[in-house]
Amino acid sequence: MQPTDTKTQILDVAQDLIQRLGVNGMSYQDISAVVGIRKASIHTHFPRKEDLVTALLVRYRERFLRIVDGILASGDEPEVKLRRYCGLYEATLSSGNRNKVCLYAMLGAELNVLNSPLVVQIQQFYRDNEDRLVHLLTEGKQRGDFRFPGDVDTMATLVFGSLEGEMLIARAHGGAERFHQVVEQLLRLIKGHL
Amino acid sequence: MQPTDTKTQILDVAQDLIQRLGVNGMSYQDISAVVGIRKASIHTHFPRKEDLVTALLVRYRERFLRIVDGILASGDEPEVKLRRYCGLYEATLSSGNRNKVCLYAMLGAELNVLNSPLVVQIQQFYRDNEDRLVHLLTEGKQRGDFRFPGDVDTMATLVFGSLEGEMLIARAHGGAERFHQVVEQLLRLIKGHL
DNA sequence: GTCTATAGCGCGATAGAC
DNA sequence: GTCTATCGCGCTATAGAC
Repeated sequence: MQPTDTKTQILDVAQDLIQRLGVNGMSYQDISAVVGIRKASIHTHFPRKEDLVTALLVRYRERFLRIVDGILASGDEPEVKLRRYCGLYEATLSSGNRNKVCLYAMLGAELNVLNSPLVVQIQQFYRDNEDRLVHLLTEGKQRGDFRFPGDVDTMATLVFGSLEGEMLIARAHGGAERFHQVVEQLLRLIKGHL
Repeated sequence: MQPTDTKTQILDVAQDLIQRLGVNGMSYQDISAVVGIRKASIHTHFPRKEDLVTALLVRYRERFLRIVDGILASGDEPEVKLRRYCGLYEATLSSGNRNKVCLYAMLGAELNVLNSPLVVQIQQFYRDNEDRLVHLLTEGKQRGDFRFPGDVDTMATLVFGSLEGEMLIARAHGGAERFHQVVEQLLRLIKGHL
């Protein structure tokens, strides 16, 4: 494991801070204290704060969708794929007992204090995920594994919003265990068995 | 309609600001600009910002649960009661095209930057709502109106988290119409009909 | 690329006159 | 109860030395 360059360290620390405290709760001072450089030096890598956040969103999106597409391309059964997809969210919430949520869930909550280029990135991430869920739910329904009422698009919307939104609520009340129960309940509803 | 006193005006404006921008996005300066007094004067009514937020949470909780308990005590069928409950969330999201979410959803997202007395109030609100949902879902299940898999407690958790969480996501992508679709989908899942 | 130093701003909060 | 004035703080961001 080779040493990480400063720019990557800044991104890593900033992401952790935003996932816990939000964009407005993250400051260059906070980052510098962890990385071990002066806050002015951060401006060398990311002149404005929005540059840093934009870079974070791009990196997060690419990593996340790469994993999701790997799940979709696997030979697993639809239920297993869906379980693995939900597992990505569970892993974030459980990571390090530090009350982290999905980067895009936190920014969604702060939507009205963000500049519009960031808003567009957020909307794109939501759309990309719902598209993947539509694909996954359609496959499961065609195979007969999934048996839920209503149309696939609406169900995908519900699943994605519930996963992202539940993270924010579970953090305050119930934590990772509550979130896991909700995921299992979602799966039961999707499978449509009493 | 008699004129509203200053203290109530401050509460009203502060609540609107928090529901749109969050606690850290709301400032005494913002409030004073709308109410029409100087920001120093607000400290007469609420010495510290936390005093203002605490008063807001108490007022919101009492109003909200009073309405919910009215719904539960009505003679409506369980499905109608649930529809009316979800309608409270829809009404907030649709109010004034100003992208408002439930006060407690916003504070849940900001959990890690709030003092612990506020955190306790948030947890209590979540618990109170989930208790009411357990009661409502149990009634519907016993009457045979509701036919969902899994236990009632878990389903109540899912419904509450989905409603609160979806608000935050729907604001960025899909808006009030998306939220309405999700509510209808939730109702289909609870009724358990294909 | 990192440092020190500082500018400029908005914030929560307080003092004291009216 | 509201006002003017001000303090002290943390923040984003920039200038210039090394």
